[in-house]
Amino acid sequence: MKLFGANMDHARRFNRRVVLETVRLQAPLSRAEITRATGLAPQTISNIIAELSEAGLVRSVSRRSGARGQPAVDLDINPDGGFTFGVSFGHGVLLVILTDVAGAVRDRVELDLDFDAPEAVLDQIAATISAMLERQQVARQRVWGVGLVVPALFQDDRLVVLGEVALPGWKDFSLRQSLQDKLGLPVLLENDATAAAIGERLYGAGRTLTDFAYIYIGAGIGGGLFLRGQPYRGGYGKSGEIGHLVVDTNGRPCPCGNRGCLERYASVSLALKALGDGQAATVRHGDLDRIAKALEDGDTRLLAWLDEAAASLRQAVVMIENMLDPQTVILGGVLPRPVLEALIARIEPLPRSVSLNKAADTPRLIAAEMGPDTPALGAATLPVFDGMTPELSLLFKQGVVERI
Amino acid sequence: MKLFGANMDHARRFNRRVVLETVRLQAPLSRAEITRATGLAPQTISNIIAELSEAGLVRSVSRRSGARGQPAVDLDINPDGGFTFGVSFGHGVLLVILTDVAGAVRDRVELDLDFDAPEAVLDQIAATISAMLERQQVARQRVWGVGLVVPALFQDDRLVVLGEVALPGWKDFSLRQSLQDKLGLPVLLENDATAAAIGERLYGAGRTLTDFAYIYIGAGIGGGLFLRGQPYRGGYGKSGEIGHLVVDTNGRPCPCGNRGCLERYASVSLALKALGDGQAATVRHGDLDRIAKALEDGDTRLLAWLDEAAASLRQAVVMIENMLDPQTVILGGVLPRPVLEALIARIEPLPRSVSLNKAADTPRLIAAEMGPDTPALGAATLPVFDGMTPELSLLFKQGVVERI
DNA sequence: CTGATTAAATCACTTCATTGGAATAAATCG
DNA sequence: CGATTTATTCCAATGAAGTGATTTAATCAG
Repeated sequence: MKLFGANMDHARRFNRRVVLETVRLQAPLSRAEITRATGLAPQTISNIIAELSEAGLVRSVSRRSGARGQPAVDLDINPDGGFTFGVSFGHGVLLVILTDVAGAVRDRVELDLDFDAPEAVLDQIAATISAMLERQQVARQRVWGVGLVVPALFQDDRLVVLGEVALPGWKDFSLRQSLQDKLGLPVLLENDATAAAIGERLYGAGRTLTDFAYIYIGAGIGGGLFLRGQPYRGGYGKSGEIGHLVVDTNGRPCPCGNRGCLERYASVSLALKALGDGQAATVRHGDLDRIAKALEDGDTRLLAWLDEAAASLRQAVVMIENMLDPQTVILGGVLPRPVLEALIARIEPLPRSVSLNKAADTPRLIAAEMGPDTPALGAATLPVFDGMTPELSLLFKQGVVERI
Repeated sequence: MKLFGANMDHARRFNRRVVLETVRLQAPLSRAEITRATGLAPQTISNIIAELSEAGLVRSVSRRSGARGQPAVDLDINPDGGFTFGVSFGHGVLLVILTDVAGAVRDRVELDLDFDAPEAVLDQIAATISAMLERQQVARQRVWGVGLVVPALFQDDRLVVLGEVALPGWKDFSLRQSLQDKLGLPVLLENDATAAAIGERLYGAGRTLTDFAYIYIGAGIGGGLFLRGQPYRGGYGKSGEIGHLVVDTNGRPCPCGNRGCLERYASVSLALKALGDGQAATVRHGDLDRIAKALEDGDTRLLAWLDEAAASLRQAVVMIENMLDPQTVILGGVLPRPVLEALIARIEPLPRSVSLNKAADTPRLIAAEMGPDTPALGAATLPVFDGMTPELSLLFKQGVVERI
């Protein structure tokens, strides 16, 4: 356990991030308001804003009027200040999106994915990224980085297989480093649930939250934790394996060796199986539309799955609450919005937990906002998070995206 | 959500704490070694050590020899640099201990506790503390603060009652503020489990760990989480209610409304009930000795309880692992050491979880080291933790114990 | 219309913790 | 016994935030 000291440069970068994050979350706002929000001196804010404007990260949008005194100049994030790519594998497609630092999607490319050798897939990604930069007239040096999301867990860039849902054949390939070398851009790798949680934190339902749990419903079930404003990855980088929380002590056997794991009841794979799809371990193109259709049609097989999934998720939510007392639990993943909402409706009302006494203005369970492109969108937020979030400990790390 | 900027003073205090914590954990060590450990410049360390020595927090212990070059001067924490009191209510006694900042117990007073009006108890505490200061010849200004541990949850200094195990009649009394006013010393209030976790982190099994869960077995069951080197209290300050994790979906009904909560299987109250004590909601003086005796005697009623408790704790450990992937889980509380060890022996072997793949050198489950005085010892560490731990966010808070 | 008032933003300068480089101290090595 | 190595300190430099006065530009009051 090594503790690093802070020097002026650390403080400097930390403050740049504090200001940037304050602008991001509260824009439009003036220098004077930033002063009050951060506790820094007006002169300091003036200097920092000058720098950030110079770097193209912040822009003046308007002069306020109607009040006494010199009119405040409102600032916000300059969307053209930086760009990131998000890449997701999964349910049969390779999705690459280009977003700006304000969170807007600038371009989107969907490719069929047949699981070739890793190298071939990486070449495909690299070619796609180059084409998108060309088409959108974005200079490569304005790209902060590339986020890569794979529905699995990692340890030191390598896949860790725990359950049955995993990409076959990729186990001992260092995806992140290879892609980074090929692209000449920083590449950040994350599992689907954590990336989705970061996405919701930056632009979605978690914008103003510091402590929440994200339940990710994909082919399997994953969990992403946000604690004290930071993603929590655990002592060994594998936190959030909520798919193996036991929701029924005498329930279905799970490959993990226990019985009644959450993942045996609530997942897209199981929804598909319920709809009569035999080979449901991986979710493929069109499957999600079929689920949405089934809900519309009132397909009783889907409704039965919904009830079962809701009952087990209800248990999981209460466990998460009792263990972590989060501000809220966000339910998201790849499910179409109507299906997600139907699921939440069936989960409620939640039984008693430690969260009962909390302020009534925050619901205990809410739906994620990012929609069906969640994995790629979450991926695209990774470099933004890395480059913007003010956390002193981040600044001690090597390899952080450095833009300020 | 307000983000504070950092200034030189924050950095300064942060670095003082980084150095102090480095010395605490790695003593004896030299200035040059601190330089290498913290990444700060040699001159900086020299300055900081001069200050800390001046303040009496660090002392020189010896000159090293045998190696080339100017011999290094070894430093360590000066035990006389500060003192703290730990106060615990519970199992029938009021326990007050005086410790130094190195963690040694300097004095210990045990009083019978009958639950009078809160004011009367506070007067009793204040008188005891004064007497102990007198007897040990410790000046009041060298006392960093008083830690207070109550077996319950709080919100804004007030008790929150969730289960059935709680102190009767004290619900709307601001314990912390009242005692602080009476003593003229900083008073820190914490629940038993979190305080015990902090104690283990500073001086016990968690000394070198940054991420662990502490399972506290007292009258009820509590959990204390240590994440990223900081106690984690959740979004609303009530994390760690692991007593209400469901370990048996069709199990015994719990006052919380669910079935099969951990607290219905593993707690000292239940051990006593198993031993034929009818009124076991609160644990009283001598009860713990009876449990130890029963284990020695091989009392089958106790052994049955142990088996049952172990089975349910096993479930809980796996849930914690899958959710948080901690470095380890520490099992502790008020149980006598042999009973605790018998319990751990029965919990193992643990079933599969995400923790299986971790480095083999850290066991998944270990016993706490603090022993039967755990609550008071944990309480006494609260001011030390508050005054020593380097976490930038702590420095923005008001009311932090300020010694450097 | 005009001067007083208010608030935002900036200019010129100060403060101070860390840092860098040279110097010094005290041991071992050959 | 001089060369080498390593720890520590002296002294001045750096550069971050902060301070106080000043400028700018609006509204308000009469």
